[in-house]
Amino acid sequence: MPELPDVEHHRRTVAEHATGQRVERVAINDPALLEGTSPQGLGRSLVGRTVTAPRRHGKWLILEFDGEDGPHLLVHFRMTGRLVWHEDGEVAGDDAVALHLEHGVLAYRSERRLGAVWYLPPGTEREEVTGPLGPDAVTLDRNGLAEVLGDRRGGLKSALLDQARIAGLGNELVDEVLWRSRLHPRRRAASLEPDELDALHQQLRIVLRRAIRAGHVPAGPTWLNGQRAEREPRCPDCGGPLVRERIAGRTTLWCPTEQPPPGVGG
DNA sequence: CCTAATGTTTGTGC
DNA sequence: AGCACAAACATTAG
Repeated sequence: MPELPDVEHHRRTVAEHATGQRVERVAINDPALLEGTSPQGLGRSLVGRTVTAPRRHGKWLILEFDGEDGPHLLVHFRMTGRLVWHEDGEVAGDDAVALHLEHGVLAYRSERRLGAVWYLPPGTEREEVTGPLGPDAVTLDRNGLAEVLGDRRGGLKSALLDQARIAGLGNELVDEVLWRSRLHPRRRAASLEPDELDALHQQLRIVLRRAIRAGHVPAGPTWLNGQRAEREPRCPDCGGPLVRERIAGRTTLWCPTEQPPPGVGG
């Protein structure tokens, strides 16, 4: 579930509750979810430091600490990760990594244990952990989008999911944006006409803005995403049945009426 | 029992 | 090299 809007929600949680507070101690319940250092090493690096303004790039949350060359924590949520703020200072058993601060506890959980918290030593490049990341989807302008898709030979959906090209879009966001842009996910990425690029960029902005406001990709009656869990999903727009098939390795929903499949050549 | 699930990595093959 | 696909990762829900 966590895509860009969910990570942005977690970033705001940190900004509202944790920024400006000193780390008093760290508690590691699940060492497997702490990468790049040991529990003891994390304590040595962070205790006494103050949490500064959190940043986000794509689906990565970047926690920073004060000091000349303060260390960073890089947080990825994968399928089921999330951050929890404990005002009362109590941690739960499923809090894998917890930072005890002056007025509460910031805890990372990952139910299916796919995500993790990476310790990034001072002076280390972020890309060594995150791999190459394209521009954040929020900051991508229309020409940037054209650039990212233009030299791609493959399908539109797989291009939009490629974090090295555009950082932050996941399965739900991409299906939603393609549906609203009336573009079929199997279109060749480089085959879009200027007006199609305009529509894609405009819908991307609208969907991102609304999803960030909600803290997740909405699943209301006017959202394609609301049909994802339905046994017989229907197009919220035309009422016809949606197609559910595997595209770019992911379960994909699309409307056969509003998103015509590409013809020969893309 | 089996299958599928949000994301990413890795291996394989065209 | 670029891209697609499958499997793997760990766990739960159906």
